[in-house]
Amino acid sequence: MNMFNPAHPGTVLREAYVLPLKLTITELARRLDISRKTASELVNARGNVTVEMALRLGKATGSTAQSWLNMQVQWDLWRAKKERLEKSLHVEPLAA
Amino acid sequence: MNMFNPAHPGTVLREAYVLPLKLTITELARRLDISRKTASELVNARGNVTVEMALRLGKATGSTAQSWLNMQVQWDLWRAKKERLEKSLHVEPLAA
DNA sequence: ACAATCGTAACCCATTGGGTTACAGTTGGT
DNA sequence: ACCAACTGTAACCCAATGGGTTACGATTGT
Repeated sequence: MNMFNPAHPGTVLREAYVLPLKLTITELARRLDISRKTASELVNARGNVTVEMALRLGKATGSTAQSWLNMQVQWDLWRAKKERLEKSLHVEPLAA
Repeated sequence: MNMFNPAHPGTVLREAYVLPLKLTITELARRLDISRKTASELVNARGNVTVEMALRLGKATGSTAQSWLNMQVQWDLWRAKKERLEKSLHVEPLAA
Protein backbone atom coordinates (compact mmCIF):
# COMPACT_ATOMS: atom_id res chain seq x y z
CA MET A 1 0.00 0.00 0.00
CA ASN A 2 1.31 3.34 -1.06
CA MET A 3 4.25 1.59 -2.55
CA PHE A 4 5.33 3.47 -5.62
CA ASN A 5 6.71 6.90 -6.16
CA PRO A 6 3.70 8.92 -7.27
CA ALA A 7 4.13 11.59 -9.93
CA HIS A 8 4.04 15.22 -8.95
CA PRO A 9 0.85 16.76 -10.35
CA GLY A 10 2.96 19.25 -12.25
CA THR A 11 4.80 16.39 -13.91
CA VAL A 12 1.50 14.87 -14.95
CA LEU A 13 0.45 18.21 -16.33
CA ARG A 14 3.63 18.40 -18.35
CA GLU A 15 3.59 14.89 -19.72
CA ALA A 16 -0.12 14.70 -20.42
CA TYR A 17 -0.73 18.19 -21.74
CA VAL A 18 2.19 20.55 -22.07
CA LEU A 19 4.52 18.27 -24.02
CA PRO A 20 1.97 16.56 -26.28
CA LEU A 21 0.26 19.84 -27.10
CA LYS A 22 3.60 21.61 -27.39
CA LEU A 23 2.46 24.33 -25.05
CA THR A 24 4.97 26.89 -23.86
CA ILE A 25 5.07 27.95 -20.24
CA THR A 26 3.88 31.34 -21.37
CA GLU A 27 0.90 29.90 -23.21
CA LEU A 28 0.05 27.59 -20.33
CA ALA A 29 0.11 30.55 -17.98
CA ARG A 30 -2.19 32.45 -20.30
CA ARG A 31 -4.70 29.60 -20.50
CA LEU A 32 -4.73 29.07 -16.75
CA ASP A 33 -4.75 32.80 -16.06
CA ILE A 34 -1.75 32.63 -13.74
CA SER A 35 1.71 34.17 -13.89
CA ARG A 36 4.48 32.59 -15.92
CA LYS A 37 6.39 32.12 -12.69
CA THR A 38 3.63 30.04 -11.13
CA ALA A 39 3.22 28.02 -14.32
CA SER A 40 6.95 27.40 -14.47
CA GLU A 41 7.10 26.25 -10.87
CA LEU A 42 4.18 23.94 -11.40
CA VAL A 43 5.39 22.06 -14.45
CA ASN A 44 8.85 21.75 -12.92
CA ALA A 45 7.45 20.02 -9.87
CA ARG A 46 8.23 22.86 -7.55
CA GLY A 47 5.27 24.39 -5.75
CA ASN A 48 2.09 22.64 -4.79
CA VAL A 49 -1.38 22.36 -6.22
CA THR A 50 -3.65 24.53 -4.12
CA VAL A 51 -7.43 24.32 -4.15
CA GLU A 52 -7.67 27.22 -6.55
CA MET A 53 -5.02 25.77 -8.83
CA ALA A 54 -6.85 22.45 -8.82
CA LEU A 55 -10.01 24.23 -9.95
CA ARG A 56 -8.09 25.88 -12.76
CA LEU A 57 -6.54 22.60 -13.83
CA GLY A 58 -9.86 20.81 -13.71
CA LYS A 59 -11.47 23.45 -15.82
CA ALA A 60 -8.60 23.61 -18.30
CA THR A 61 -8.20 19.86 -18.72
CA GLY A 62 -11.81 18.76 -18.48
CA SER A 63 -11.05 16.55 -15.51
CA THR A 64 -11.93 17.09 -11.88
CA ALA A 65 -10.27 19.38 -9.37
CA GLN A 66 -10.49 16.38 -7.06
CA SER A 67 -8.10 14.34 -9.12
CA TRP A 68 -5.49 17.09 -9.10
CA LEU A 69 -5.75 17.55 -5.36
CA ASN A 70 -5.53 13.80 -4.87
CA MET A 71 -2.29 13.75 -6.82
CA GLN A 72 -0.97 16.49 -4.57
CA VAL A 73 -1.99 14.53 -1.47
CA GLN A 74 -0.29 11.39 -2.75
CA TRP A 75 2.82 13.37 -3.47
CA ASP A 76 2.83 14.99 -0.03
CA LEU A 77 2.35 11.69 1.76
CA TRP A 78 5.08 10.08 -0.26
CA ARG A 79 7.46 12.85 0.57
CA ALA A 80 6.52 12.64 4.24
CA LYS A 81 7.21 8.94 4.15
CA LYS A 82 10.59 9.44 2.51
CA GLU A 83 11.51 11.93 5.21
CA ARG A 84 10.40 9.47 7.88
CA LEU A 85 8.22 12.25 9.21
CA GLU A 86 5.61 9.99 10.73
CA LYS A 87 8.05 8.17 12.94
CA SER A 88 9.32 11.41 14.36
CA LEU A 89 5.92 12.36 15.75
CA HIS A 90 5.31 11.50 19.37
CA VAL A 91 1.64 10.68 19.29
CA GLU A 92 -0.40 8.57 21.70
CA PRO A 93 -3.49 6.65 20.62
CA LEU A 94 -6.83 8.26 21.38
CA ALA A 95 -8.63 5.09 22.30
CA ALA A 96 -7.61 4.05 25.79
CA MET B 1 -21.28 13.97 -7.76
CA ASN B 2 -20.10 15.88 -4.77
CA MET B 3 -23.65 16.56 -3.67
CA PHE B 4 -23.78 16.65 0.07
CA ASN B 5 -22.20 18.87 2.65
CA PRO B 6 -19.15 16.93 3.79
CA ALA B 7 -18.11 17.04 7.44
CA HIS B 8 -15.09 19.05 8.45
CA PRO B 9 -12.37 16.62 9.53
CA GLY B 10 -12.30 18.30 12.92
CA THR B 11 -15.98 17.60 13.31
CA VAL B 12 -15.39 13.95 12.51
CA LEU B 13 -12.62 13.91 15.07
CA ARG B 14 -14.93 15.34 17.68
CA GLU B 15 -17.90 13.12 16.99
CA ALA B 16 -15.97 9.91 16.48
CA TYR B 17 -13.33 10.29 19.18
CA VAL B 18 -13.44 13.32 21.42
CA LEU B 19 -17.07 13.09 22.48
CA PRO B 20 -17.41 9.30 22.81
CA LEU B 21 -14.13 9.02 24.68
CA LYS B 22 -14.91 12.14 26.71
CA LEU B 23 -11.55 13.63 25.84
CA THR B 24 -10.85 17.22 26.82
CA ILE B 25 -9.15 19.56 24.41
CA THR B 26 -6.20 19.55 26.74
CA GLU B 27 -5.95 15.79 26.74
CA LEU B 28 -6.40 15.61 22.98
CA ALA B 29 -3.59 18.12 22.57
CA ARG B 30 -1.39 16.03 24.83
CA ARG B 31 -2.04 12.83 22.90
CA LEU B 32 -1.44 14.49 19.52
CA ASP B 33 1.54 16.42 20.85
CA ILE B 34 0.22 19.76 19.65
CA SER B 35 -0.76 22.93 21.47
CA ARG B 36 -4.19 23.30 23.07
CA LYS B 37 -4.85 26.16 20.71
CA THR B 38 -4.31 24.00 17.64
CA ALA B 39 -6.42 21.21 19.11
CA SER B 40 -9.19 23.65 19.91
CA GLU B 41 -9.20 25.10 16.42
CA LEU B 42 -9.27 21.65 14.91
CA VAL B 43 -12.23 20.20 16.78
CA ASN B 44 -14.15 23.43 16.29
CA ALA B 45 -13.80 23.19 12.54
CA ARG B 46 -11.54 26.17 12.28
CA GLY B 47 -8.13 25.54 10.76
CA ASN B 48 -7.24 22.89 8.26
CA VAL B 49 -5.71 19.45 8.39
CA THR B 50 -2.14 19.75 7.16
CA VAL B 51 -0.02 16.81 6.08
CA GLU B 52 1.67 16.67 9.45
CA MET B 53 -1.64 16.87 11.29
CA ALA B 54 -3.01 14.08 9.12
CA LEU B 55 -0.06 11.92 10.10
CA ARG B 56 -0.74 12.64 13.75
CA LEU B 57 -4.42 11.85 13.38
CA GLY B 58 -3.70 8.66 11.49
CA LYS B 59 -1.30 7.51 14.14
CA ALA B 60 -3.59 8.47 17.00
CA THR B 61 -6.76 6.95 15.57
CA GLY B 62 -5.32 3.90 13.86
CA SER B 63 -6.65 5.01 10.50
CA THR B 64 -4.74 6.43 7.56
CA ALA B 65 -3.37 9.92 7.11
CA GLN B 66 -4.87 9.65 3.63
CA SER B 67 -8.40 9.51 4.92
CA TRP B 68 -7.91 12.66 6.99
CA LEU B 69 -6.44 14.55 4.09
CA ASN B 70 -9.23 13.36 1.85
CA MET B 71 -11.77 14.77 4.28
CA GLN B 72 -9.93 18.06 4.17
CA VAL B 73 -9.94 18.04 0.37
CA GLN B 74 -13.67 17.31 0.27
CA TRP B 75 -14.27 20.13 2.68
CA ASP B 76 -12.15 22.56 0.69
CA LEU B 77 -13.86 21.69 -2.57
CA TRP B 78 -17.26 22.02 -1.00
CA ARG B 79 -16.40 25.41 0.36
CA ALA B 80 -15.03 26.48 -3.02
CA LYS B 81 -18.26 25.36 -4.64
CA LYS B 82 -20.36 27.26 -2.13
CA GLU B 83 -18.35 30.39 -2.85
CA ARG B 84 -18.80 29.85 -6.59
CA LEU B 85 -15.04 30.09 -6.84
CA GLU B 86 -14.73 27.95 -9.93
CA LYS B 87 -16.99 30.12 -12.02
CA SER B 88 -14.95 33.19 -11.18
CA LEU B 89 -11.81 31.75 -12.76
CA HIS B 90 -11.11 32.77 -16.34
CA VAL B 91 -9.51 29.63 -17.68
CA GLU B 92 -9.22 28.42 -21.25
CA PRO B 93 -9.06 24.72 -22.16
CA LEU B 94 -5.61 23.31 -22.84
CA ALA B 95 -6.64 21.08 -25.71
CA ALA B 96 -7.12 23.18 -28.79
C1' DA C 1 -13.58 29.58 48.74
C1' DC C 2 -9.67 28.89 46.38
C1' DA C 3 -6.39 26.30 43.74
C1' DA C 4 -6.17 23.84 39.63
C1' DT C 5 -7.67 23.05 35.22
C1' DC C 6 -10.30 24.17 31.14
C1' DG C 7 -11.01 26.44 26.40
C1' DT C 8 -9.97 30.34 23.77
C1' DA C 9 -8.54 35.13 22.42
C1' DA C 10 -4.42 38.02 21.56
C1' DC C 11 -0.09 38.22 19.90
C1' DC C 12 3.97 36.77 17.42
C1' DC C 13 6.92 34.31 14.11
C1' DA C 14 8.23 31.31 10.16
C1' DT C 15 6.59 29.51 6.02
C1' DT C 16 4.60 29.88 1.63
C1' DG C 17 1.63 30.88 -2.54
C1' DG C 18 1.79 33.97 -5.98
C1' DG C 19 2.52 38.37 -8.52
C1' DT C 20 5.82 41.87 -10.58
C1' DT C 21 10.09 42.94 -12.32
C1' DA C 22 14.67 41.98 -14.16
C1' DC C 23 17.55 39.34 -16.95
C1' DA C 24 20.04 36.03 -19.78
C1' DG C 25 19.08 32.83 -23.71
C1' DT C 26 16.62 31.91 -27.96
C1' DT C 27 14.03 32.82 -32.20
C1' DG C 28 12.63 34.94 -36.40
C1' DG C 29 12.29 38.47 -39.85
C1' DT C 30 14.57 41.47 -42.86
C1' DA D 1 24.11 39.19 -39.35
C1' DC D 2 21.55 42.00 -36.46
C1' DC D 3 17.98 43.36 -33.60
C1' DA D 4 13.34 43.05 -31.83
C1' DA D 5 10.25 40.01 -29.71
C1' DC D 6 9.60 36.30 -26.86
C1' DT D 7 10.94 32.46 -23.61
C1' DG D 8 11.84 30.54 -18.88
C1' DT D 9 13.52 31.59 -14.44
C1' DA D 10 15.79 34.04 -10.51
C1' DA D 11 15.21 37.93 -7.19
C1' DC D 12 12.27 40.43 -4.57
C1' DC D 13 8.07 41.57 -2.21
C1' DC D 14 3.53 41.06 0.01
C1' DA D 15 -0.53 38.79 2.07
C1' DA D 16 -2.25 34.76 4.09
C1' DT D 17 -1.70 31.13 7.27
C1' DG D 18 -0.20 27.26 10.47
C1' DG D 19 1.10 26.94 14.91
C1' DG D 20 3.28 28.06 19.43
C1' DT D 21 3.33 30.93 23.83
C1' DT D 22 1.09 33.66 26.97
C1' DA D 23 -2.90 35.75 29.23
C1' DC D 24 -7.42 35.40 30.95
C1' DG D 25 -12.15 34.50 32.15
C1' DA D 26 -14.90 30.32 33.21
C1' DT D 27 -15.42 25.94 35.41
C1' DT D 28 -14.25 22.25 38.50
C1' DG D 29 -13.14 19.70 42.67
C1' DT D 30 -11.90 19.34 47.33
